[in-house]
Amino acid sequence: MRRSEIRGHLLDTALRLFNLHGYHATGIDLLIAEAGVAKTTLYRHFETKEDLILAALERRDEESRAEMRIFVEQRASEPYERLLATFDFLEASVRDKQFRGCIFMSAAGEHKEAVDPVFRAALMHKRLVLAYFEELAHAARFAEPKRIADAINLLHEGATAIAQMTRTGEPVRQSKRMATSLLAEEARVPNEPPARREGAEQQAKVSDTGRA
Amino acid sequence: MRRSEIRGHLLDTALRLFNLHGYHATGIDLLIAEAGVAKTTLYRHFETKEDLILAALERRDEESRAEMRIFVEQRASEPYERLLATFDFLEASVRDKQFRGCIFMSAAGEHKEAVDPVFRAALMHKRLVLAYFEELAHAARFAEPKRIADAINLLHEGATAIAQMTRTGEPVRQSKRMATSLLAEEARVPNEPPARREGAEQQAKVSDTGRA
DNA sequence: GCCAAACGATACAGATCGGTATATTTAAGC
DNA sequence: GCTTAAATATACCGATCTGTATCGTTTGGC
Repeated sequence: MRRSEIRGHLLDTALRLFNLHGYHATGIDLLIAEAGVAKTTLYRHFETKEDLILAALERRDEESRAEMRIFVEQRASEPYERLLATFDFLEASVRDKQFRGCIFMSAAGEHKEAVDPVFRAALMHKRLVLAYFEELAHAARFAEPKRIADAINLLHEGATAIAQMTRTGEPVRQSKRMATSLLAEEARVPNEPPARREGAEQQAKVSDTGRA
Repeated sequence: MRRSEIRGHLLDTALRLFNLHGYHATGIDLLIAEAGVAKTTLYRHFETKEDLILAALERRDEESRAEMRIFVEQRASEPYERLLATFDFLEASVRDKQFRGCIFMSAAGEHKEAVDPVFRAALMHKRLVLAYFEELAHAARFAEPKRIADAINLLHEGATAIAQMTRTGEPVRQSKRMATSLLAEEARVPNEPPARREGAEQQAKVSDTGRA
């Protein structure tokens, strides 16, 4: 293995073991054995186990959100449909044989102090996912994109939690049905995207002056 | 402390520490120090740490479901309203300063193997809670009580998961609003509660053979 | 091709883990 | 009140934990 790949390989191995056994139950000795790397090497890349956990969460955060974006954008073109497509992405994740629950929820569950860096990293991931939902809800012209995003987020988290227990994709399909009927009744802004308040005003002015 | 109280005191202390730090992070030495009990005494009551965890989960399972029943039944008399009152109970639980997430989800998150006795104990609790929702949905004469119970359950789990991160009661209030509008649109059996299927089939057979 | 940095292997440190052994004291039930 | 079971206190066990130290080997960059 080339030296430049070692860090990434360590993070991948760590993520796999954290998902399999959790954080406290994953020991350094097991990790280096699975990664096929000397202990000295591990500690050259990461000062402490906590640093390793934080780096692994950061990597997975970026990976998973990028994967969701790509999946959703290729599956649907309309923002409204994309909001629903996030559930298809979640179902695919949950139906993976290796699924044992959301690793960020597990991280927060094993590091419960709100000031714990691991907890904060998990919280940050959840905020970024919520921000993506809000971005989609905004683009779909929902009158209250924040509230819509919160609802989608709650359905995601509920489905993930239940799927962690049942180990099936059914809770996710159920949550998508709930989201479908929920979104169908929500008010949407009729025409132009409400955009940023300043932008909307400006755009309105431009079209008004240009055509009238 | 009277000897007959020691076992219960150990379980209460264990549950407090499991909620504070999690399962792996709660050591036996800390537990006996907090409980003010000798290690020999602990191991006279519980053969292993896993036995202690299982007994603690069983105790909390019975306690929490009994508390929910009492809360819900005194808060509302109609089954329909009781379904919504479960969210008020959840909000009270979540707003507790000591709330750090559902201890059953944490137990499952730290014992991910589906055959692990701890995982199975957590799963059993979730099934019993779901059964209570179904009982209420049935009594409220919903046409599809199982589906209603699943939906309520999903909203509960979603709210609990998000509240674990935000440490506020807001996700629970949001989930109750979602439940309210969801239930309002669900079909309910008008008059008598739908009789058991066997009874209906038997009745049908009798009339068929009698007339054909 | 040289040199420095990184790697691997191993041994070890000190703490903590779950659990046991022993010996003494306490208290509950007959 | 006596007996017996259960409590306490303490020392200990082997395993495992995170992290370090040592030292020989490999490799990437100039």
